[in-house]
Amino acid sequence: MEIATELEFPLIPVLARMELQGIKIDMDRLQAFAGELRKDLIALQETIFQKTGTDFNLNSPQQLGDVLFNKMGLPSGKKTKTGQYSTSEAVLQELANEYEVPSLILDYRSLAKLLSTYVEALPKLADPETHRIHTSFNQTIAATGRLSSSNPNLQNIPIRTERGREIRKAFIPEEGFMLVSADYSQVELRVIASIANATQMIQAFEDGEDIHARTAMEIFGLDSLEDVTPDQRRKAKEVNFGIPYGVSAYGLASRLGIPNKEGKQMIDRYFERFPGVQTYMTSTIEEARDKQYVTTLMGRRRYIPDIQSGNWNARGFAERTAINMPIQGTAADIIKKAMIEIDELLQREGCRSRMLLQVHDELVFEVAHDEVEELVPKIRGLMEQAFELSVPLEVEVGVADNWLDAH
DNA sequence: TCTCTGCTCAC
DNA sequence: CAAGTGAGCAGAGAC
Repeated sequence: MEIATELEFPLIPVLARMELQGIKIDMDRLQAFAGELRKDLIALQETIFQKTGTDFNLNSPQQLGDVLFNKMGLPSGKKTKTGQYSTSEAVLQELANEYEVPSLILDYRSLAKLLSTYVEALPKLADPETHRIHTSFNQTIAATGRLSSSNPNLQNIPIRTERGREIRKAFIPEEGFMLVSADYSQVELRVIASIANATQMIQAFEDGEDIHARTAMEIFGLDSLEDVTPDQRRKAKEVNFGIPYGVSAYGLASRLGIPNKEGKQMIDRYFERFPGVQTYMTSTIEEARDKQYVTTLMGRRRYIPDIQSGNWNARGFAERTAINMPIQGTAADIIKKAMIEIDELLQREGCRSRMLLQVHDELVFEVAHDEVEELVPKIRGLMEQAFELSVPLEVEVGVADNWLDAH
């Protein structure tokens, strides 16, 4: 009830304003990019048809599986649950070193995804007068307390690949405004450190250390942060991301491409160095078994009846859900509280600037030129002070004339 | 037209 | 067995 009256209900008008405001896209830029992508896709398709010696629908996993594994006789791996050959990214990646076609398919897929899901779809949804796109922020979908976004989903705009970033560049401010992006740095890890009372991790955050390097130092038994190699840091980062999801030795090893034994060693060492995290995991599962629900630090509740299931698989899934929800959900509670307070500031001060998007740990604003200087520190302050953990919350802010460069 | 499946984008 | 939360696309098949 407190989450409802103090957080969710006050958030409703905030989300309504964000949806009504919308965000402007550069339609010309997207149209030009669409032309490039179409040209490259046709060329890739031609090459693939030539190398496979057959024309087929490249977008059909079924037809693709037939061509790769029956006609060409490539070594097949996983099957899907309907008994077809899997052509998933993982499967194709496995073949990509030895064979040319799977690698070309991967290139084709990534471009086709960008074109169909974003470059062609977004302009269709823009207001023809204002060129602004209006998403729906769904408040009652995600079981952890996160928002979701639909029609279009503006929470999954590409950023990881070079050409994906082209799409972010097409999100722009209105004349006279800048886009401001403010994102919480490592918020979920800070929540874990705080909930689990992980002393070394708390110290690292207080000292402003590189948290993945610190984790590497701990799990690989090094004496100093300077001794951490890039490869050790990469592995430690994967552990830090996997822990809040209840990753197994097998899961970690397969993601890192290392032996299971090595994955197990890393996880064992992690729990040795951060015993609070292990205690958190076991006590959270125990509590969930007892009450059939788990909670965030602000009291949001998620019921997990499967935690008592006799089915090994269902119970395991429920346990990982139980571990994850308080972490993901506390982060969601924190940003929601910040949104309410920032909206209140913008309304109270009669600002022309406005909040446009929320992407789980990030808020995007359209800020009038003459309000940037005053608002940026206030936004940062409200986000960092939204909730007190036993570690500081840190927010990174960027200002630019498109979303990519603001990030 | 509707639903399911496989795949891939984000945090 | 095996990493949590979502959304949308194209293909495929039922109706």
